Amino acid sequence: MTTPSRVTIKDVAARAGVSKGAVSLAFNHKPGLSEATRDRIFEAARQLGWAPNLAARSLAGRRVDVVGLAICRPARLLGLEPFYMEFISGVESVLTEHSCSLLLRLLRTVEEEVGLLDSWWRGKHVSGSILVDFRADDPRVAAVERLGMPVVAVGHPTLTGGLTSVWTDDASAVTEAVRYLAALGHRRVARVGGAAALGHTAIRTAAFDAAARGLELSGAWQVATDFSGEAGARATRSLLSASASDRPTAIVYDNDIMAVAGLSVASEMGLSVPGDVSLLAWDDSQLCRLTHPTLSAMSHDVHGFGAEVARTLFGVITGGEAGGSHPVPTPVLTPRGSTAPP
Amino acid sequence: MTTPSRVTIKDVAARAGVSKGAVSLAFNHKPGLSEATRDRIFEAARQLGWAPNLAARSLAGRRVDVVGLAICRPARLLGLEPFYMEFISGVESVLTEHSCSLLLRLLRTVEEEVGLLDSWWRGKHVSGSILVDFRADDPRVAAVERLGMPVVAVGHPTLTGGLTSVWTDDASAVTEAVRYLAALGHRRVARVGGAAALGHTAIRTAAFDAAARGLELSGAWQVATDFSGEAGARATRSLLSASASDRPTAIVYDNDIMAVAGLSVASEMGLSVPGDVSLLAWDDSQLCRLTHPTLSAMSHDVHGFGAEVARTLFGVITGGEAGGSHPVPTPVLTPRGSTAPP
DNA sequence: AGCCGTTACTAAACCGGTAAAGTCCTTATT
DNA sequence: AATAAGGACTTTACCGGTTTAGTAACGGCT
Repeated sequence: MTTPSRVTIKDVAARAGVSKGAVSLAFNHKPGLSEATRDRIFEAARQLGWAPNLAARSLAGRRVDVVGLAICRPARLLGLEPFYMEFISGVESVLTEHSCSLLLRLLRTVEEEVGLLDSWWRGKHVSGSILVDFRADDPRVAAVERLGMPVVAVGHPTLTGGLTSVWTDDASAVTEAVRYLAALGHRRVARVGGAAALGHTAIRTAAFDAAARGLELSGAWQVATDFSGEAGARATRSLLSASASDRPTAIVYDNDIMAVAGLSVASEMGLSVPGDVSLLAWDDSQLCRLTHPTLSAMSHDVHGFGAEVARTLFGVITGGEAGGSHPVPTPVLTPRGSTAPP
Repeated sequence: MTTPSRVTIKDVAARAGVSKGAVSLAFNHKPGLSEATRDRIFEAARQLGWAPNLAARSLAGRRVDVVGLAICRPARLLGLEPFYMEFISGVESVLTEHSCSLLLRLLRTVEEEVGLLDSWWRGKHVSGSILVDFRADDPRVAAVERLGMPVVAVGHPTLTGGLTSVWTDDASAVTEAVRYLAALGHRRVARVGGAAALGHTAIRTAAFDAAARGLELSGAWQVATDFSGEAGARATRSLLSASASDRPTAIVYDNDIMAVAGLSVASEMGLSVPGDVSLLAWDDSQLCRLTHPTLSAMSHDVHGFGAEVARTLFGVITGGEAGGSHPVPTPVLTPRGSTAPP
């Protein structure tokens, strides 16, 4: 089996009857070539099936058509979380238009991630990166500023320092959720939150507190979990095991997996949804429409969110304008079958 | 903001008082250096925080620490499918041990994928690739053989030609599923399958046919879908809308999303599960344990599957031994609350 | 002493591109 | 007619490693 002889820029140049430099100019759409020559070069490249070698190109100083995404959460948890895959598919949909690839890496700690970003950037593996899951005083902010690496931070500006950020207004969304439940007549409301270490969880927790106080609810519980269905089930079980007059009549979940788990726990405990307890999910993947009753949810377009992040990143990479704050639409309440007056 | 001065092999060499060549030898663990020099070099590198530049290294002929994965399915569908994210996290868990990254690309057609693999390989972007979702006469087989690119094909050997393959025995699993339902007493069984174009769907379809014939079931339906929850719901609705004496008493689904959708359709139609109809899911993500009743499923360790694929790929890349066939454990039946005698 | 074979290392030639500087040929300007 | 100003390319110097060929020093052997 003969490996096809690697075709290089030199071969293309020879076939088009020009120098390597000319081919380079043509392929980078730079001025200084006549239309005719340009066409001849592209034709030669097409015939030989040539595409520039990334390694060489990046060595020689140009940017690469790769952006990085590092996620640090336990790998097994990611499997189920519909959010990330949908987010990634949104990112990809924009990257694809630019023939750009995504370098994906799952790791355990933020410190590891800082090291990775460093080596990605110094090694010119990526021309920019997407940062997610911010926590308070996140070390990545300083790290990428020191490196001068183009990034887009997914998270509220208060968490992402001077970095360009794309974010959803979690606080407003939580407030809307609580107001809605209160408007239905609920006075005892609980929230099954995500991982406590994450910045957006803290924001939601604070907003929930404020909303509960503002509406003078008689009962307001909050539990932190790890986003897994099991944790959601556990939390729900413990919330609902109080006596009927003490337990919450409505529960808000931080993602839809936990809401689905909660729904199943309610039915396992013989409680009807929404008769005995109302449930409200978050993120609203397809899942919420597949249960019975269907789940009311704070829904937002995660795919579009990912796409917006990718677009913003391209802006930062090419334009270099860092530091902006790009809010995407706040999740809106989509009432379905799992919420009703108590 | 000063970009940190890039430190190169030359700096390390200077600091250790040797030539670049010596540093290269040391870092590639090649013979020809004294212990003392080797230590001095490593110490110098440590002090300067130097790591070899991947681009330069790959240009100069060595392999890259990146493997590719291209998936061609509509991006939006991937979002929900727990399978892929779990698969990817399994792959990552092994890659991470080798400080290797995953280059992910979502695209629309196999033809696009062939082009992508070509440019990945010729441009030395990756040192190997994972191929998924095989169909009959898949053009990728010939393409990667022509390129001489190390790959691992995820799919049955009959689909993947001479490529090294990792696969689950779908036929046996389908047979077991049908046998189990028949043993419970079901005579009218249906299967809501995946995308008809995919090879493994065809294999399952044939196996289901054979099993149904072998067990002389009185009714056996099969429907092809696109793996989405909506499609699963639609298929279920149409299967269950026949009169009680004609409709299937058990339904097997090709993934768990569709099974969850089916469960909700049954309850929407006032049918009890498993009283009126038994449901059997596939893949068995956490989701199956979160519904009520819990879903019986053909379960396999998708995370481990991904890990095995990655391990095999490393074998092909380093060992060069291509062409093997690596079966991973056949999915096993995990009975839960959604299956019972009719 | 003279020769050979190792060992430990250096010098220089790539790898396949990019980018800055240089060359040559037209065309417009004074 | 002499000169300046572009346009269209070519030359050439890198980028940061790997690798091959080459060299100096040293020890063993006849």
